Amino acid sequence: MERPSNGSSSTSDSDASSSSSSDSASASPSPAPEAEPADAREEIMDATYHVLCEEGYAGLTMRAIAAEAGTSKSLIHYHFDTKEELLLTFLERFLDRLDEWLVEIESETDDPEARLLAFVDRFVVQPADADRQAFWRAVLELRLQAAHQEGFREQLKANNDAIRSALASIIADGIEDGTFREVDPETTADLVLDALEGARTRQATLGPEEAPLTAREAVREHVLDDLVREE
Amino acid sequence: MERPSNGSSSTSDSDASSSSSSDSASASPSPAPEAEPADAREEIMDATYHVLCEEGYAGLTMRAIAAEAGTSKSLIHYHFDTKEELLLTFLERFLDRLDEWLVEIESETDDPEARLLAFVDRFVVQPADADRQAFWRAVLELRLQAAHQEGFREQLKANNDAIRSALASIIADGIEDGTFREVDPETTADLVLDALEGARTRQATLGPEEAPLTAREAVREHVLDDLVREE
Amino acid sequence: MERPSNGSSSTSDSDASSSSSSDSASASPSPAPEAEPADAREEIMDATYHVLCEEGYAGLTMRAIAAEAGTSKSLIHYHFDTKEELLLTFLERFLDRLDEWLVEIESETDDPEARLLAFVDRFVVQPADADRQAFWRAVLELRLQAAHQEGFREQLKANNDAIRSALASIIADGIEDGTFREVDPETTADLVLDALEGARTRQATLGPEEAPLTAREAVREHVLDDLVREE
Amino acid sequence: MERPSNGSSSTSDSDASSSSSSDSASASPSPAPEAEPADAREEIMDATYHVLCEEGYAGLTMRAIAAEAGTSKSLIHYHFDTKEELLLTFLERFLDRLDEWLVEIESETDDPEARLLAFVDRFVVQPADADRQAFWRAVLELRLQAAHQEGFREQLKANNDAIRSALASIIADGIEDGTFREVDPETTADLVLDALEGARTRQATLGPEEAPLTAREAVREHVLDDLVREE
DNA sequence: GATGAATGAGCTTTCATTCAT
DNA sequence: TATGAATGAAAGCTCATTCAT
Repeated sequence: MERPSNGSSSTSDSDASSSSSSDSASASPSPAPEAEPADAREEIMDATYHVLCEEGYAGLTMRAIAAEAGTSKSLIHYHFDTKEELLLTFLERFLDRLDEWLVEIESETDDPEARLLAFVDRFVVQPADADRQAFWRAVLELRLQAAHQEGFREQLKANNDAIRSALASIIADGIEDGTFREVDPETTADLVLDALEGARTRQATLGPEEAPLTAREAVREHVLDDLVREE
Repeated sequence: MERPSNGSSSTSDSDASSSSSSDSASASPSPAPEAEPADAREEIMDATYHVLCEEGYAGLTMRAIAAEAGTSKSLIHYHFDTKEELLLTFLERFLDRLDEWLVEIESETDDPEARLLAFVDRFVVQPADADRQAFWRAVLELRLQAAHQEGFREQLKANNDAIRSALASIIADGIEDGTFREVDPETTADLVLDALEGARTRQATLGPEEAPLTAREAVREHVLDDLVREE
Repeated sequence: MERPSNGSSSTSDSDASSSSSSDSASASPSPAPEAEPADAREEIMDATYHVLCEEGYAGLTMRAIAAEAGTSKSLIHYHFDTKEELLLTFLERFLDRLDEWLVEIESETDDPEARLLAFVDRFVVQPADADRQAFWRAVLELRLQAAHQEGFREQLKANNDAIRSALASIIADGIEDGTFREVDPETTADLVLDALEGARTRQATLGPEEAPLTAREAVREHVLDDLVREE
Repeated sequence: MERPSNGSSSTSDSDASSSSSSDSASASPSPAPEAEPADAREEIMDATYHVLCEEGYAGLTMRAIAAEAGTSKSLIHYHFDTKEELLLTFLERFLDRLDEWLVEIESETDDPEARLLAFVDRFVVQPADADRQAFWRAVLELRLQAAHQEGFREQLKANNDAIRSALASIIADGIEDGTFREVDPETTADLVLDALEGARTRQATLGPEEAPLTAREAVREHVLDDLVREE
């Protein structure tokens, strides 16, 4: 076989300390935060990430990626048969990071209220963090494109379901232990997720303003407070 | 299909001068519902709308627009110097329609609760309405692009502010007349708008499912019920 | 409509005198012997012909054709959507020329024997005529490619049938008027055509040598003499 | 299918050393009928043959050959510096097989008439034998390309001369022993060879039809019958 | 106003080839 | 021998745009 297979790297990511930046834990779900060249595929993913942030989806050409990665277009095609395959792989990795987030949140605290807020904080971008903003916008563009492709929608859907379930069970846990009043966990989860997505979109289209912060406040005020109120 | 592609809508359109005709109430915010060609610019806007719905943003080429409009690319360039200008104009018109909606909502009822729900209904797309879904997705792509362009962001922001103000004042009215409990109208408005935007995004990326409907329910349950509750 | 339709030029080709070269009558069936630019499509056909002769099928790239025609690749794609369409059009014209040849031969003489020889002379290339040799080789390559394309084979077949019928009826005429002895006209026609094709192939692969001339002699000796012999 | 793609032909191949095994008599002139890999070059030749048959000349890429051979492109380049060299080597082998055929024919019978027919049968492809048809077409494309290369023409010419001589001396033998009437053996040989080549070309461009069979009949009727007739 | 013709930049992709191991 | 990784050149094609009429 001449071209490397798609095998998922089995190396653990727990030794994040080797990453030179301490923020990697709660940082952006960029698929490639490694510093050293590691392997070519990784470098290409890296470059894809950077181009996506800096030029947007429209500027995400093979040429730009190759230039950013410091290689040739041909090499990219050597590792990823088509651009589509490249983008799908990229998106896959991104979604995988999101999954990892869910685990992290659950391992941080047991308090449902704290968990819910932690959840919100993860999916909201600080106004100052221009990079991560650009990334979320780019990923949104990417998802919009990917949605056209039959077969990738399922992946998006599966990922969305995973996130939703995670949030819903946080809420369900809160209900069970009496912290929250009785609501439909899934409906509430949808509301929160939609609000966060909407806030990010607002930020992507209107600028870095405080959009997601107000979203956080709104969720706290209207959802959290509502959940914990005495009926 | 929402708008006959060949003009000649069966209902009388002779009173086209009064652009705020009541039939537009539940219609899509398409920028070009006129029946007779009016002028060329209008026809081009029309074609843009159709191509956007049918082919998505990626398929929105000058060639496609010209073909749909039944004219030549040259003529489009005669009316709009660049593609950018064309799209910006198109987006402008779209935003203007949204403004008109706001007026309509306010003239329909005085009850704050009803107004708020009417608001939500406008900005939510029925699962069955494939055309309008495609349109919202396309407009989202469009806004994402436009956001790159310094100077257009202000317009998007102004429009967003207008919508937000409208919703906020509906809420403020409700507070004033005692229907709603005391909350910050703007924060609440943001939450609602974000939730709707997020729901539409979910729909655009995951499929026509019931996304926006659950959003509606969630808003009703968590926001409205919360607003009207006895403290 | 933006792109010119495929309409066959209705202008007569009988005024070949305006062509500056007198050999155009029995010359190569090149699809574009016109001197003045005429129309762009024609110029492209012209360039295709020249590139094909000079570089062979392998060198027949859009770039080369554009360079030869002194235009841009884009323009070629403006007139012919794909390279395939271009080549097919080119081949079509070539086949049309062959058809015209058949008519010409029939109008030149009534004598079956002379006709048969005229026929052979048309489809044989003089060793000195390097251009026409290159062309026949190129056309052979072209036909080999076109044969892969379902739907074009029919055209090749139709053309082959036309030529075969023409030759067969020359022979049949000869039989009828007693010039030739009784043979199956179609079998004989096939033999002659195959021999000519084979000779051209020999020339194309082995060099300009006298291949087709010996073929002519062989046909005369083994076919013609055989046909006119007293049984 | 003519040659098992996975080696292990059911008949014993142990005497592979005597490459002129009699089973090759009616086989295709494929340059690589050996069963066990022998050496790498052989396997590459083998793969070339298969790709050529299945994909045609246009699909004969180094990648395809490597894939078919189950090795890497690099290895092919190790054995053959350039693609050109590879193809030329391949063509050489093919021509060598043709030479072997000539010997075989001569050893089969002494009767000039039978020999001539055997000759024709070898160089004609049965309509049902799709594989060998594809191969002949591919070889024709190959020869057309090779002809461009100064220095290889000589090889083609030498081979052609060998075949022609063989056929001519069959005819000459026939004349000598009184079976055939007095003709110029070389001219007659050319006619027969051209007719066969032409028929194969017709088959390659127009389809598997009965082209070569009619060619056989025509040769028998117009050449053989003519040769043996009483003057 | 309106058109067809023409262009140049750039796109994704493929190919034969090379090089370090 | 044998390979995977990498490359530069070139391929066909699309796009927004311009220009003469």
